Amino acid sequence: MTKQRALMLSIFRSELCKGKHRTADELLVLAREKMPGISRATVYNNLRSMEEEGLIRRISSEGGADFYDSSFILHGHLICTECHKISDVQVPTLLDDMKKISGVDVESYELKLRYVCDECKAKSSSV
Amino acid sequence: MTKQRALMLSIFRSELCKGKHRTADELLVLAREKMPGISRATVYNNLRSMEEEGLIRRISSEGGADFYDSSFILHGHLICTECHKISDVQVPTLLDDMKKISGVDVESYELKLRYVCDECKAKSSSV
DNA sequence: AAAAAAACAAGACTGAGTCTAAAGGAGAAT
DNA sequence: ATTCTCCTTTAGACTCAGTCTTGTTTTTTT
Repeated sequence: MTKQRALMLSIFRSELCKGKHRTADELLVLAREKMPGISRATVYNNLRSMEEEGLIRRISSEGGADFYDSSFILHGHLICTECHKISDVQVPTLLDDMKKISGVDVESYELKLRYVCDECKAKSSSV
Repeated sequence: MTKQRALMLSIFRSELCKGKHRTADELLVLAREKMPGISRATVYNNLRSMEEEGLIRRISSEGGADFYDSSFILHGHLICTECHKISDVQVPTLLDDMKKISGVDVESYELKLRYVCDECKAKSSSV
């Protein structure tokens, strides 16, 4: 347990990440506010090991930077195809459904749902 | 409709892509076997426009190249966490479920399910 | 056939993420 | 407390997928 790693953990536990989805570079910026010299590689290394330990989740993004999620509850992501805003959605029965359908034990999942959010729907209809 | 684009379409319709998941670079190699001079940019451009037209699907991968899928039926992907083999799985009720749970009209989804396939399970238990 | 628009080729460029080599701690053993 | 060993951090080079740019070719329109 190094100072750098403790810092990363505290950032994830703080309000800075509560319910938010952060990219690695955003996390690098947040970390450097507290510890200016921290290296990019260190942030990436810790993110990877924290992900492997199951402390955080990584969600791969389409054509952009991956983002990290501190929530411990498995959930899906609603992504607006217009403004790329992300919100969470729970699908409690998904793992059970998958077991029924495919017969395999699914460990975890990543579910991205594409839709148009209310704000963007309003905007496009008013044009 | 250019020769290059026709080639791309024919590759997707052929056995080379039937039920397979190809990366852009694999598709570039396949295209160059038929048309040696075809440019990387052209392949990428055509993949993008074909995706926008809904002819193919792009699936973002974790830490590797995205892959493309020629299936027209919306489906999820079972990904073995050991050997990274991919297979398809249909979840016919997912869109309806999402509508019920979240109240929004989901246009499409990307579902990645992590599990350990039978082969890998056998291997790891025999070690 | 000429002009305009679209697509292509080649390769430079970008940016997220990884790797490497050297230096710096952290914990263990003495 | 001192030394040893090993793991972590640093800084920056590097990789690789994907995009952009410039000039050229092809297609489409008139």
